[in-house]
Amino acid sequence: MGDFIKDLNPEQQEAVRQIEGPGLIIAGAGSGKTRVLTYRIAWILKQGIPASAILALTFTNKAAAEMKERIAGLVGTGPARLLWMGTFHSVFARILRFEAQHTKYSSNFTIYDTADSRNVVRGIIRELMLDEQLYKPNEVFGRISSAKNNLIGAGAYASNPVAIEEDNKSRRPRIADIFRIYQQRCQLADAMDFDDLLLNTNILFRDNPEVLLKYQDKFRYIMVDEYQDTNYAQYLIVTKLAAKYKNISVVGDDAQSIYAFRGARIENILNFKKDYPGHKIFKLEQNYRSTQTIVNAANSLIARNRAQIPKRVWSAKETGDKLSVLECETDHEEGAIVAESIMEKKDATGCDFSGFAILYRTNAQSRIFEEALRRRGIPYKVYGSLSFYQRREIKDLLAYFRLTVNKRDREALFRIINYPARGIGKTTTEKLSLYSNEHGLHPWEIICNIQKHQSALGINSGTAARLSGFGRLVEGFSEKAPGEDAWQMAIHIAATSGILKDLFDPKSTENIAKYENIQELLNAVKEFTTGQAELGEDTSLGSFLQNVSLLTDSDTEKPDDRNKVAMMTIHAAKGLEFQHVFIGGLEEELFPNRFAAASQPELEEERRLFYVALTRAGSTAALSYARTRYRWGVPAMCRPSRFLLEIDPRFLQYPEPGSVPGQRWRAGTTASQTAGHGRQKKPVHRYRAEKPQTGSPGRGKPETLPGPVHSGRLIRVDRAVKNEFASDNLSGLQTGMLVEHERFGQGEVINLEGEPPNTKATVNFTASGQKHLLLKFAKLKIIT
DNA sequence: CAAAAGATGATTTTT
DNA sequence: TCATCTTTTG
Repeated sequence: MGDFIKDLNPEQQEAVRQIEGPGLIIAGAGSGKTRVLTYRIAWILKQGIPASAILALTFTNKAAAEMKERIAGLVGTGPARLLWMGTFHSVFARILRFEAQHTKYSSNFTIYDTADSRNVVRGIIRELMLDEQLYKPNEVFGRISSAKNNLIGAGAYASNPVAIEEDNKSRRPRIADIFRIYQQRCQLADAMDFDDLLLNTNILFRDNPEVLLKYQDKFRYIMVDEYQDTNYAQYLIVTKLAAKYKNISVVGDDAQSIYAFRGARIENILNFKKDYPGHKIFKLEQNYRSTQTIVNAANSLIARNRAQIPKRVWSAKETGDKLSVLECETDHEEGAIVAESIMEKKDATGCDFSGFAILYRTNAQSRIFEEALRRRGIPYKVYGSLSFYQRREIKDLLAYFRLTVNKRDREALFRIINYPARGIGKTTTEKLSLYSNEHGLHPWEIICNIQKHQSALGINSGTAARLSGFGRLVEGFSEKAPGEDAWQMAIHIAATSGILKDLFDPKSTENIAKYENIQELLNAVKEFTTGQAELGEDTSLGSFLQNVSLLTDSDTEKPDDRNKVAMMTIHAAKGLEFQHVFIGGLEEELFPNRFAAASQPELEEERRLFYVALTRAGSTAALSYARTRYRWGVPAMCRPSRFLLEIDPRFLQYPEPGSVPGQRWRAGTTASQTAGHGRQKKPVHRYRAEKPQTGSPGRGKPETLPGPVHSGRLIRVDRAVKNEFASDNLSGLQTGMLVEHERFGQGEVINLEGEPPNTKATVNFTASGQKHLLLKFAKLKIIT
């Protein structure tokens, strides 16, 4: 170390050097934020302050791990290990476990993920016999979650006028009851959800001033990354911890606040000046990532937002290309044009595929891009769809782990009570659940004393035997657990529970994939165990669980994804950068999203989201939109996004006749583009003009699948390959024709009614009689 | 009890 | 359209 500070520009240096007192570091996009944070920590250590006095909070494990690694590079692994650096949730989970005697939970408490929470809520709604259409579990849980993010517990909620009024308005007055029961249930299960981790930390500090004081004195130097994304619960924890010494530095960019929908408060960063009168402000305004054109375009857009910290982000890089706007007839054409543009750009610049990203507003958009890239043979990787830890088989095995460690974990218990199948059916579990609620007993206790409860439960002796068999199985695990490390236990449980056996039998390709996933989880356990052993730390299964429950997919991303085009939502792209960025679906209702368009703050958040998307780009950005897009299988007309109009037109490049990207897809184009847009008369382009269009253009066509597929999404590919019955072009279908159906076999068309795409056919099948089929769905093959 | 058919519902999601 | 959950069926 030593001279490392010379790598920094003057503003960055100032931000690094100021370690006493409150500091606000406004870090514009691409301004070297992580570097400043890591150097700053190294600098503090260099002043002789012990690593254990530094608390650095991030929002993702990935960010924490990356920073830790970089700091280790500056000051060595020894001191780096002693830093308290991690996500809010992991750091305060750790503290809550340590201070368990001051809470209502044990130090082994389980962490319920969102799916667990939703399940609990759904169960309560059913028990209360409420209408699930009205009390949608997801929405109810959303209410509970956001209340807790604002530090409103169940009791406070019930007497909160605003909450009550909102619930009355939506005719759901019993949400307060659900909330109360939910909290009771969680506590009974010795489980905290994500929000509880923050809520309970606040309660801990509120009710135990001596504990707060201890941590105030411990964490003399506090740093918070992505401060614009903190919610109220996080804000208050940080404020309390920093209250004594006020050595707090927060880093963020109000222009990149995109998580308000999850309770993040952009005000936190806007109000920092008020909260800490003696503060200093550092503005990192030089963008090292993007061309001037991209920075200026992004600036021109974000200038339309009201509440902002004034700053002037600039770039010293080359001017660069204008942002190209890609106009497409359909969403399929959009995919094809983007794929084509990627190839053109790759050929022109020599940049390999990993320099490209396709960003979109919603996950649903990924499919079409995937198809288009696959068709062109372009390798890609979709990020952040279904998380590894959300997969069923993974959750199943983890549930065994969880129950082994915490017998009160009710969600885990009911998840695996009959998996692998052991003859404990729905009736039995319902009886068990009901009985446990009525008598205030844990289901586990009932299982352990099944003879005592058998008659009251109303189950036969066979069922009782199976229940106690399950009980003994798990009991065996938890007796074994203290003497074994996580790896040995994991193997033992996977084998003994029957999960491996259930999945090993290759009934289907799906099972093979699941089996491999289980293997991967076991590998992770192994890695954890050896890692902990090397550090001389806790190798128990419980310790593994505590670590794993706060992990997400992005933390376990494997590096086999080189030289692939990245595809992800804009949210997932935050913090990343790519040479060439394609932003898809720039259409009203989609981006900005229809739910956001009505309210000013939400619209501003959408605009910030677009700002984030743009500023991911290093050299070029392309913005595409389609005039027609399939929404849930139905084509819908789209208008170009207002955001396209909000960017200063000097930075935009609309397609011109000679330079339409992907033009070779557009045979016979006589484009006459009028400047600006919103009123262009587009000539009728036909994507894949050589093929006749059906009533639903581009849909339901058999895909030709070139070669091996690189994506991890095997299931989807399987389906496409299997699907030999993709519907033919049915526009020429007439009564009297012979057709073939995948399941019904051959038959004669005896009637057709309705206009495309909703044509309904009546077919008399030889084998299965008369059926009415919607042509757009039925996979019919014309025979004669 | 498991498999198949039907119903439902669908922004974004660092933990 | 498509994944997930619920109900029906063998």
